[in-house]
Amino acid sequence: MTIRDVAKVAGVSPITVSRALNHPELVTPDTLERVRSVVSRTGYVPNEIAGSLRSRRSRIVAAVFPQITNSMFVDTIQALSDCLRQEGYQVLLGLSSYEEREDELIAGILGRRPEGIYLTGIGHAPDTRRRLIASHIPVVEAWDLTPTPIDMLVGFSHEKAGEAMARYLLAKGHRDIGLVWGNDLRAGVRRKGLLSVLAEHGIPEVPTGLEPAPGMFQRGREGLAELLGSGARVSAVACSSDVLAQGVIAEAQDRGIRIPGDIAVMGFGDFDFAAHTSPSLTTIAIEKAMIGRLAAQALLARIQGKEVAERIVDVGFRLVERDST
Amino acid sequence: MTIRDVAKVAGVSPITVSRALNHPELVTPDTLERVRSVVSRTGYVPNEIAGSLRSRRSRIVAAVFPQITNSMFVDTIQALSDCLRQEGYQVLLGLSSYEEREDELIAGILGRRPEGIYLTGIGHAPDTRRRLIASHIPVVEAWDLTPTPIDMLVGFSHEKAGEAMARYLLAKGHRDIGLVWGNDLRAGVRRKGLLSVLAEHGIPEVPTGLEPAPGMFQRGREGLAELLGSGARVSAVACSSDVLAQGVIAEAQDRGIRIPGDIAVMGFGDFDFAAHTSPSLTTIAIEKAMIGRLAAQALLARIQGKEVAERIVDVGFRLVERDST
DNA sequence: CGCAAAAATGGTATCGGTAACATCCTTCGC
DNA sequence: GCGAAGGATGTTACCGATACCATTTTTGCG
Repeated sequence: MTIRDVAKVAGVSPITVSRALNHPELVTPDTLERVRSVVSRTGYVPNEIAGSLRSRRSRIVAAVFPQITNSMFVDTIQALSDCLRQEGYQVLLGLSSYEEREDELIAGILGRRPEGIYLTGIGHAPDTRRRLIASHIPVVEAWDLTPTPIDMLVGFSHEKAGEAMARYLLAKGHRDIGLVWGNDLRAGVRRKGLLSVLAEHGIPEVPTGLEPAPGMFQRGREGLAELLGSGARVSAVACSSDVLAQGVIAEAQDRGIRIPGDIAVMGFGDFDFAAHTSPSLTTIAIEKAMIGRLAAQALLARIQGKEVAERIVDVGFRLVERDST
Repeated sequence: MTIRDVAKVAGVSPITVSRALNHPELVTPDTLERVRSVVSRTGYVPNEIAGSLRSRRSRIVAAVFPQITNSMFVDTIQALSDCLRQEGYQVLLGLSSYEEREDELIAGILGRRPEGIYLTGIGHAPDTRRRLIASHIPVVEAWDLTPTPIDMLVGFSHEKAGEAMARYLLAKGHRDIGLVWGNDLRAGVRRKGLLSVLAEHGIPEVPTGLEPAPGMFQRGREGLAELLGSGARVSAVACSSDVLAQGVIAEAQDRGIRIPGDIAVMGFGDFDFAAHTSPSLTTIAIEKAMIGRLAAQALLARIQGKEVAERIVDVGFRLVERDST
């Protein structure tokens, strides 16, 4: 079943069928009706591959994430996908697995000629960067901040987020601060910010339970156990994610440690449970869905040839104080 | 930059370039080297759209999920994507949003001529079903069971899972059983199984807190509040997901209700936290990643023309008894 | 060394749409 | 009633790869 078959049955030329389907306003109501009836009767499905080749418009946007299990990105994916679909774009999903396979992955993606590319983070191989720039495809990097993005960017400063966590805990009077921290890229930057503020305040040594990325509940338990086992004095524990924090709290409660009485706990991400646990969780809230929405809008704008005024959008973050600190 | 440009520079014909890239074993090491050097120097990226059109092989597999926020499907997506990528396939992600937009979504997807389609669940519009069958594209439905799948199927019986939950709680001596339940399709089937067993045992009335899909932490709290507020006597609460169960437990603990002493709580899904909360959560474990892996393998096998012996794979489920019951 | 078989390479057509331009048919104003 | 303008439809070529078959080159062996 090709457009030619449909055309023959409907008694028009192939291009008229094409128009009836893609630009119905250019076609007489009469022929439109005729074409549509043939299409629905025959179950004809236009081959978008052929269309894409000729029109040089793939109607595909690629989205690359390190991984999606136990991660903060699902809300972003959902929002991104919803926005793009509304405009007739489909999402090609790439999961780069936190390993260094992003390279190959993006190489493969570029062959598909997507009209836009969403990337998680700003840490890409120089080669990848070059390739992306050379491709002239609109790119949005997200979930991080840099003055020199590949193209566009929607994110926030992890360094500042880490600093905010430190300042908050200091303001609460804590000086014996321990970390339970995942080891992914962006968490590392938050940690750096956090440590730098602590250092400024004369706290150079910070006991840390480092966990493989990304934060899982059980890792939080192990992290706290590790901290306590090390003999370090700890009056507050900062975590690189709410999930870790939840694990820390569970472990503390099992050990009869009161929160926030004995130890204050702070998370990151403002997952949907954070407001509702006991105690509710002090955390850093990120507009996860907003990032996806803004990224989609930025890509769509550029695809439609509009110049995007703000190539860098800082969505910021919000420290949400709750009962765990 | 097209294959012709590369060919010209390398001093060979376009087809030789094509072979060098896709079937290097058919080409002299010498020419292979020459072509590769030109490719890497020029940054040529083959246009897969053109290749797909001619070869009728899109190297794309589409995957449709109702949604991914707060859902059990992320592990499945991850496994599916990883397996497919290993074989050179890319994943076109479709999120149908639990609303009835699956139809359009799949229509759009078919135009891309994917070589395989993964669908979540077995409830599809008759029209969609027809279209999929007519397309002759391998299809795997997953996360559910039916004797009459569109094509292939990897899942388990939600009805039996519900029954198992009921039997387990009955065996534990509970007769005052309340539900906190999400209202998505598959949860509904589990509920049906559960209620039927209870009815068999002379328990026709089961107080239920129904929550909008899918289970979220806060909904669990509200669900328990609702149950208790209704005045019904409840010695056990069954939940349609571990996340809801976690909310139920949190609410109970806040109210000074001991678990499992006063009320037993049971979840579904065996999320990664289920084993590590306090008390740890009795639940139904599903091999989420395995579903993705098997689905990918089934699709790949069919794509490679192998006949799949077992078109229906029941991955079953496992009732995991822990401390919450 | 000569010939058959196999390996390597090339020429041409084609996948199924749409861009670009051409043509035909209305409509409308004077 | 006629010409201009605009709307509807058609013709042709082309997007950039690869399938298919033909041709050339190399290899192996008596």
